Amino acid sequence: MAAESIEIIFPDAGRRPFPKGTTAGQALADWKPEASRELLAARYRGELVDLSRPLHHDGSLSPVTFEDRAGKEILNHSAAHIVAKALIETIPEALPTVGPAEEAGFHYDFDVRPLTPEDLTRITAAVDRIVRANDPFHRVELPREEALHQFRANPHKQRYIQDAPPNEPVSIYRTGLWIDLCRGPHVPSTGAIGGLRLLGFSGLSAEGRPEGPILQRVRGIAFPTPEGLAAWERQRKEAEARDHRVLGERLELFTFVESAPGFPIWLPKGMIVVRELEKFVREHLAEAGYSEVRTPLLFDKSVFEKSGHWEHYKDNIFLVPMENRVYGLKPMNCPGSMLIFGARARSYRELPLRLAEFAPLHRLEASGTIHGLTRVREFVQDDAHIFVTEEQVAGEIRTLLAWIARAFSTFHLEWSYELSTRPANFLGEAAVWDRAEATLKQLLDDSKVAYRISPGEGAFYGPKIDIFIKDSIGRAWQTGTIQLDYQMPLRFGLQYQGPDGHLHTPIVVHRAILGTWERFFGVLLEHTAGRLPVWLSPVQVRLLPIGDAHSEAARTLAGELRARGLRVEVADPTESLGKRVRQAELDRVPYIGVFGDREVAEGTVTVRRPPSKEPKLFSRAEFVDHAANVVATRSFDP
RNA sequence: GCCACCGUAGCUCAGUUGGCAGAGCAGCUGAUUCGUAAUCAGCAGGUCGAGGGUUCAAGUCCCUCCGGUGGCUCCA
Repeated sequence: MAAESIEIIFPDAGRRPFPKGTTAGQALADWKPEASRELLAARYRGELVDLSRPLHHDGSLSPVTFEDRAGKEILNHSAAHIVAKALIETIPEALPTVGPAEEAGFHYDFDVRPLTPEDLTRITAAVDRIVRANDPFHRVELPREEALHQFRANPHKQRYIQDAPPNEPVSIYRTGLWIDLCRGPHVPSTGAIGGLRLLGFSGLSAEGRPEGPILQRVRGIAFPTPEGLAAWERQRKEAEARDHRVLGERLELFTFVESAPGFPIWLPKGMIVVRELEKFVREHLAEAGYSEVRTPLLFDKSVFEKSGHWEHYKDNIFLVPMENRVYGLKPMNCPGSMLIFGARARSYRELPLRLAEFAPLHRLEASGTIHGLTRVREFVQDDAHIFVTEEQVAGEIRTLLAWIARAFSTFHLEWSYELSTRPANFLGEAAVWDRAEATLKQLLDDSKVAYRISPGEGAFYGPKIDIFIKDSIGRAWQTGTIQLDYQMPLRFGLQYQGPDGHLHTPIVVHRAILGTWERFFGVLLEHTAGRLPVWLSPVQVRLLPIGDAHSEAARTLAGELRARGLRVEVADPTESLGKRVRQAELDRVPYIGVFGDREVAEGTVTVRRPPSKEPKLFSRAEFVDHAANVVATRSFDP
């Protein structure tokens, strides 16, 4: 009897004996019967398993629910399989390939003719049927040969089987009559999906092989309950209302025209924001010992041949043939800074030499990739190149990380880092790379901010730290970057004379912090739903006199506010007060001041500060001081 | 660039099986002088993305191109 019993340890450290062969689901239900409805899978001895997995050994067992990251992935992965079953029912000749969970949701790729919206409607109906049928996911393990035979009609699946580790059996899952190759685990049955929404389909580029098969990807997202799906859909709708492309047009910040695709047009109000961002960054540059430079937009292509851009980036450079030469519109500022450094003899006493440049950059981005302000063909970076000795690298990076923390905190944005290390095609010495990577890693550890390591993703000339911020719905966008470069100074033959009297080659730190005004502002606009901090708002105060009798007093107050540097408008009473308040709200004016008999008599102003609907009464002097102070300190909320 | 879809007034959208291009908001004019998210009336506004084709007749059907959207690839 004792030989046929195993001991299971639960997360609360409780130990219970079970007969050998008890399933994970049974054991967990015995442990906490009230929570068994939420169970999707289990973690057994550290491994994710199906609830139907029989347990044969002593060990730890914990529940996996939708609250866990793993549980979300399992549910979405199972949903992907259901979509595959539904698609095969709709289009029997389709060949399924892979269907993983994504960060939010899932996709499944098919080798199939191009899909149509009607297909999607039919697949959705089939998904509903499959979920209602509540078919269990049965796991079966097969020898490789048998699996290869089972999937003989699908060359993609055959390839996955051949690529799998040769010593392990291959697992397949049966759902009704449908069988799919899968490592698992899965939810117990199709009915565990409470809500599933298909998010569309798209063709995938055949990598490197234009004539190769193009797969069709179906994307979706799944939840254990219909309420979960409904909540997600509400959030998504709200996110769509925050789309910076829509807000930007409505608030008259920027626009686009058909004749200049991917080239933003900054309207007067948007330009105010850009100027404020520049002012913010330039204040820091002055404190931190930078010099600002400006180098040509056009360079003869020989400059890009020297910098390496011609070899690595030619397809993205706009070319301008002139006389008998070919010029390129610069895609980055670095070549110009290299030329400045190399223009005369340099001493170690000049280092670190910090050259900032906010020049318009042009990159010929593929037409299918441009997107609002977040992916454009012309933009301006808060860019700088710092020429340093190897000993100075750590100090410069530390200063940059501190500035990043201050800058992003000012905008109430949370940021994260990604450290990209030596790629396969790296240039230079491995030992130098190792030292540089170790330095960057140590500095990131010290910064106490989350970071990921992206092995092999560094530039060919050096490792880099990229900065990411997330918009309100959790999409990550790369903004800034800090790149160590050992190669470009060599290519330009840059040297400085050291204290030893010898010539040395400097290292260059390429760095942008907010990244580009365009992308940064696009994300900020979505993050704030258009409610920019006061110091960035194109119109900071709008005064609404109740009647013509109050207009003059309002204009006097506007003058007092302008004298303190504030951007103020007076909306005279040609429309009702309610309408003017509404308009000011829609225009995202942070301070809406109402002016009537009472305010004129008492020397006050009633201020509405959205999103609060509670008006606040200020004395006029108080309000002027308050608003001027909020702007001067770049406060976010008040 | 690749796959699919979309393109009607400044914006959001209607427009039946091919048969006289519409509404709301915004704009302009006039009236209204108002206490916190839409006062009333009138007027004006269009080469239906562009070009070609089918047809007695095309916003509607077909082709090509341009632009946009969602993905893919790439990227700040």
